[in-house]
Amino acid sequence: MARLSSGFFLRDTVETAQDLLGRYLVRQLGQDIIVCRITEAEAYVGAIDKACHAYGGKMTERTRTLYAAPGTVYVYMIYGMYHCLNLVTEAEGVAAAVLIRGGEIVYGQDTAAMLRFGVPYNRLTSVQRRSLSNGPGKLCKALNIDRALNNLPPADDALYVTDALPELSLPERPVTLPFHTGKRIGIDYAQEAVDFPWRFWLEH
DNA sequence: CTGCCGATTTAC
DNA sequence: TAAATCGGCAGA
Repeated sequence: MARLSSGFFLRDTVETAQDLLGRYLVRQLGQDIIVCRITEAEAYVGAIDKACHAYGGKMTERTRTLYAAPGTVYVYMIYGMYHCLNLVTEAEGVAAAVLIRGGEIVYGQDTAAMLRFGVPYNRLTSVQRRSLSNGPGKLCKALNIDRALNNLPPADDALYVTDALPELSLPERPVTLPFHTGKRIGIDYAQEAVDFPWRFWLEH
């Protein structure tokens, strides 16, 4: 249905992170389409957040994307071998984004399974099926997301978020959807920001 | 140019 | 619990 455009991301980052839960991340790879229902996300806010790459107005080649128009795709490499997907939030010129930390593949399981494990979905063990995209690096692997997508504009055909996909029998997200709140993962260096309750996830 | 480190994942 | 593996970044 309605593809989320720049306006959806033009607001408070924490609120946006919560609101992305349960929505569909759509990845188009030529003929193939993968749809991932977002189940986990974190907020990063440059102005006050030592865990944010652009904390304190830091401007480098990499962080430039965080200041881009709301809805812009921010992808960076981590630990030399994984990628993390973010969606930029707040007004252009304000550094903030939502990290997509996990989701469940609800369409295109074979394509995702091939990308992640090199075999079709029906060859996966139950453990592999459950771990297809339940982490930021795994999600990017399963959706073929890497730095080539960095700076992709909002709501691009190649990657976008949407409310519902009726043609695929994927219903609209309920207006209210209960979620968990907690501290963010893997930012032990971020001093007081380690305690910010900016991680949100849906019940399994 | 050098050296350190990471918004992770996986194997041991 | 520790290795894998390399781009980004600060400092020299």
